[in-house]
Amino acid sequence: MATDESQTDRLPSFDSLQQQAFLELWRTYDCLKAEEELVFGEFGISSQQYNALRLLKTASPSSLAVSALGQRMITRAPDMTRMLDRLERQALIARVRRDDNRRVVEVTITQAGSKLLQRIAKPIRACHQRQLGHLPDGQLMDLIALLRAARKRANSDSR
Amino acid sequence: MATDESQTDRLPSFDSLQQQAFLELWRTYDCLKAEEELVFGEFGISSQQYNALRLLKTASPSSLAVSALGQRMITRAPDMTRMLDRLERQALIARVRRDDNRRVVEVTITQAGSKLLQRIAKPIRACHQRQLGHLPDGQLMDLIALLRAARKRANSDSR
DNA sequence: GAAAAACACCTGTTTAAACGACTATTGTCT
DNA sequence: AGACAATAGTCGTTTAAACAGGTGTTTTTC
Repeated sequence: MATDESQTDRLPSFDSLQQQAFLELWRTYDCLKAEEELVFGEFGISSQQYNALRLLKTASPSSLAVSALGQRMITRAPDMTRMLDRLERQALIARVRRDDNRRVVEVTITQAGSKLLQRIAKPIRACHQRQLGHLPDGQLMDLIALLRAARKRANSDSR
Repeated sequence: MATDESQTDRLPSFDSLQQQAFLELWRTYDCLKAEEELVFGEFGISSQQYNALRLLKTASPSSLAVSALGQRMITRAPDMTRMLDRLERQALIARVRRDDNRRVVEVTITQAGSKLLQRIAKPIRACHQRQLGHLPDGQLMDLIALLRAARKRANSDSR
């Protein structure tokens, strides 16, 4: 209510500051993601899969139930099964049905998976360095803080 | 080289500030995008298609060649043809092959397309207001500025 | 002015995402 | 104990994304 959208002076496409912020967010994310996926592509996985492997790595040597893994994912995946299928086919993860509750399937990262993460680590950090290295640390921290603040009550669940 | 990754003390997942910033960017974008797509879904289009319609609307009453439209898109679409097929099937756009150069196809937004944009405008602005309305204008402008700066030399083409 | 290159878009095919329905297992209620 | 509901994953099908190759048109080159 505070903003008045009736005045569209020189900004041709956006009407509200919020909308403009979202568009910039989209553009920036897309820009960075594109180059990141190029790196992941060389290693035969997607950013989504990398995210899952990373979560499994931090849980390691413990395992994670499929549902627990799904909840921790950044982008909610409505089809964990087939995503894990692909990782399993590459022998990057292993699935074991739990005995005391035969409904849940525990997922662990394999040695091959850990090795892949290690090999990816340097190129992906280099990628982020290329992309964001020109920003001073202070601005990066500001950006991080603002992004967190933006998400604060964007949704009831802060995922 | 400045950061030493052998010490994994308390930060379980990120190693560099740049990587952390990217993860926050991803999380925030995903969070906001999810709710936005819910709104678009009610109107039978995707955010990508909305973006195309918006670009055609600003070009209107002129038309835009398929390639020109593709270059202006936020997320590069490697398959403009079928995306436009879907919009054409809903009669939201019209395609006309140009006579003086029969290779290019000009795309225009139809009256139905404009009407759809009008109907969407309010709900989508309300959505962004819900999501980012809690941030004061100053912080929003800071965020926008930082996102632009982040993209500045992320890629040679600032798309 | 014909052959070759460049251009703008389209199409075929493989792969993954999305939505829902389905199966198996466990918990709950009477 | 048996019926019912809830939970955890899986599977089927539709739809869209991705990559490569193909078609028609224009420009360039000799």
